[in-house]
Formats: sequence, structure tokens, C-alpha cells
Amino acid sequence: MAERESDRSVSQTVRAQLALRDLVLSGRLRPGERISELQAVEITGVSRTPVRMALVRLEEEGLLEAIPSGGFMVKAFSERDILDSIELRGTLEGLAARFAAERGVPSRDLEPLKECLNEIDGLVRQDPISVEAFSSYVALNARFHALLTELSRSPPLIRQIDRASALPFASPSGFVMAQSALPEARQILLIAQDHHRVVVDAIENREGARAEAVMREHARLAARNLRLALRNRTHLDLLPALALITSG
Amino acid sequence: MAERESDRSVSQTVRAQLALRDLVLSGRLRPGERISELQAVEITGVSRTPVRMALVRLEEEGLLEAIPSGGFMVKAFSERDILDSIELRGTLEGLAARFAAERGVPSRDLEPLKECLNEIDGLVRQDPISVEAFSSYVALNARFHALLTELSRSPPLIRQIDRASALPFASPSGFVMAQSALPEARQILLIAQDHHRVVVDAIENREGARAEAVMREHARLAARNLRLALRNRTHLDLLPALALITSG
DNA sequence: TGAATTCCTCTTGTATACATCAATGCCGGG
DNA sequence: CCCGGCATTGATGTATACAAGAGGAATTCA
Repeated sequence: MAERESDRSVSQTVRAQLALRDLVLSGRLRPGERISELQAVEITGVSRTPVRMALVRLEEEGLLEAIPSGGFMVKAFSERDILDSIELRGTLEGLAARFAAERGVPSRDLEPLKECLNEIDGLVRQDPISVEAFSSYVALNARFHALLTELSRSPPLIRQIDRASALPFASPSGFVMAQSALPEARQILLIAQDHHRVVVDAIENREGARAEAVMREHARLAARNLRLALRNRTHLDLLPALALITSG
Repeated sequence: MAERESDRSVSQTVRAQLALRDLVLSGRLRPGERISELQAVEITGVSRTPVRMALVRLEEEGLLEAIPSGGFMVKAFSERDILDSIELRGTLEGLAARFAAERGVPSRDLEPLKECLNEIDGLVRQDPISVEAFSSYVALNARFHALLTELSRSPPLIRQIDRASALPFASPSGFVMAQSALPEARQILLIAQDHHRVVVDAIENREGARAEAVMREHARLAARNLRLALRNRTHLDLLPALALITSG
């Protein structure tokens, strides 16, 4: 471990959580495999107490599953589970958009959203979209979704969306990088950006049903990406989280 | 402490979690109040380690809030928060109903649901509904909602619904007991039961949109109950969880 | 008298020792 | 050869000791 004493500012618990999450997402631990506390202690270099804390947090995040007799194992996901998680997030984001539309948002709160839109426009203008542009898109897309969620002004809903988006393959930007290898890449990005624009328009005009429906459909682009990526399995290495998928 | 050595079978963590949850829900701890680990140790009689575990679990349950500098405090909820939590649950249950309808469920899986319906019918038949009948209704209603959620056959969605229903005032049966003191009690129960029947019918006929819409509206009965209960504040003692509400 | 600083106390974060329980493998008997 | 029970091993659950940090109160200086 090179970064043993890195970041003395963050707690041991967080450090362990990050290390273990990477370990799971990288696929070095097979789904269903038990992850023992002592083993985790060896890997992370911190003691059992923060390791335990990290394991509990990762379970609540959805990456681990508690074993009835005690301890944790790496969770396994079917393709259906992932598709459902995406639909779930879309439903929640749709609710957020509806709340925003029905309750109204001051126009100055829409400013950051529109800035996001413009910046993304600048990215998708280039015809073969560069890998760096994809990377920037991921960041901007995450920002847009976060801002949109905030517009609901509903702490319980925001909390739930954050939790639903914690799984990497359910997050709004989960499968964007997978697109980068696809021939349909630019096309899909243009559609996604149109969704973004439409939902802002709907909120502005206080059209709740429209805003909700568009966000639901928007999430389904991620599902489409997943299916495409699974079909041409060429660049699956772009999606480390897919190591958790089982053939179920 | 009278029950110091009660239930040697359950873990200390669970015991602490139950004790602290009761403490919070009973309102003996004010919203915003810091809950120190040592204090919790005194109350529960277990040591700091399981207390810590219980606090983390209660935070993830949504009853506590982490203080940035460390430790936890009792979370405060506005009336709007509660209404949003109910709408949120309704949305998720609506999604579950839609999944069930669209994907189809074998008729033998609908049997338990229909049994529930019949049993509830027996309860709401009496005209002044007794308090015991209300109590039975709460149990049957919880059972119905759990069965319905299962029909989605979607582990991620089931998990999320469970988490959304963990807050007592967001759970399907959260405000049923509050009705018992209301003049509109029986009327509301009859409507709720009609919703139950309609959603089963919709699922049977694979009408996804109908099933979803009905479950959403069904949840709004809870919101209606909350508003009614808050208006005539006579029997607010039936709802211990309302101690968490702030005038925000 | 007010404000800043220092010290103290109480808090949580971390490490580790101990107890307990489950799983597994071995040994003996049928 | 197979099955059952027992012992051993290693896991997690629990308790506690220690360290570091935040918050508050008191004191001192301007």
C-alpha cells in the first residue's frame, strides 16, 4: 500500500470505506464472496472498529449484503436488478421534477441549470466527441441531475434519490462512459440533452406531468446504454461496476 | 432497568436500537437534541460499541441526523417533510404495482392478497368500528402492503420501499390509528379498502398505469388523515411519532 | 468592561483484548 | 463405507482503555 499515511485529515472509517468500495467495484472480490473483518483490516491497514463501520456503511450503500449468521458478503446483481434500479431512479427523479414544476421555482434557481445546459451544448457540438468531452459530460451531467434534484426542495426525496444513485450502475452518469465506445454515442447524447432542455422548460411552465414523464424516459436512456454495452462487449472494461453482475 | 437481562437471544446492538428508537419516538428527546453515546449507554445498559452501532443504524433509518463535528442528534421533521415522505412512498408503491401488473403475477400469488381483502372486509363491515378492529386493520393493512410490494419481484425496489416505510409516519399504517378518533373514520377505511381491491383488479388485468395511479392516490389517504388529525388535535397521543414534528 | 486566549472537560474516534458462537474437519462407531 | 458427535479453529459480537479534538468557561489583559 503506497498511500498508507495519505490524507491524515479524513477519518479511518472513511479511508476504509473508500478502499473497500474500490475493492468491490474493481471486481477483485467475487459476488457472494465473504469479506472478513480481519481480511479487511489487512487490506486497509486500519483497525477492526473503523473497518466494521465501513462495512456497515457499504451494506447500507447496497454494495454488501449482511450474512444472517454475521458478517458481510459482496452483493450480486442480475441484469434485471440493474434495469430496475435505473427505472427506480428515474421514477424518483421524475417525482423531484414534478415537485419542482408544481411548486414553482424562482427563476434565479433555474440559472445554474441553464448554464449546465449551455456547457453541455458546447460539448456535444463536436461531431466525433472526444473522450475528454465524454469525461466532461459525465461531470456536467452529474451536476445537472444534482441541481434538478435540489429543485424539489424536499429533503426526504433528495435523501432517497441520493441513496438510489449510490449504486454506481444506477447513478445518472453510470453508463455514459460506456457510450463513448458506441457508434450511437453522439445520437444518444443529443437525445439526453434534449431531455434536459425539455424538463427545464416543463418546470418553468409548471407542467408537472410533463416534467415527470420526461425524467422517467430520460433514465431509460441509461437502460438502453446498458443493453447496448452488453451487446458489443468490446469496451466493458470502462464499467468496473459490471463485475458485480451475475448471469441470473 | 427492569429488563436488563431480557431476551438474551437478541444482540446488544438490536436491544440498544429498539430502546433508543422508542426513546426518540416517544418524544422524550426533543428534535435537534444531541444524543451522546455515554448517555445512550446509561439508558440502554449496553456498552459503547453496540450503542454506536445502533446510532448509525438509526441514522440510516432516518430518525437521527449526523452532526458534522461528530455524534448524532434527533432529526426534526416539518409537516411538509412528512407529506413528502408519504407521497414518496406512494410513488414507490405505485411503481411496484405497475411492475406487478406489467410483468404479470401467477394467480396463486394473488391468493394471499385476496385473503387479506376478505379479512379486511369482515372488519369494516361493523358500523362503529371498534378500537380492536382498528388494531386488526393496522396489521392486515401492513400485510397487504408488504405482499403487494413483493409482487413486484424487484429486490432493489422492495429494499427501497422498506427504507422509505421505515419512518413511522411514512409507513402505510402510520396514520390509521389516528383515524380511529375521527368521525370520518369508517368512510376513509372503506375508500382505502376500495383502493386495495382496485389495485388487485388492475394487476390481474395487467393494467399498469391504473395500478400505479391507484396506489399513488391510496397513499394520499394517509396525507389526508394526517391533516385531519392535526386539525382536531384531540387524540394526538395516538401518534407518538408526531413528537418529531416541528412547526417549520 | 469587553474581548481574546488558555485551559479544562466532555465528546467522539480508534485500537485491542476478551467472550461467544458458528462452521468445519476429524475421529469413532455403526 | 457412511453417519454422527465432538473438538478445534476462526469468525463476529462486545467491552473497555486510550488518544485526539471540539466546545465552553474562566481568567487575564487591554
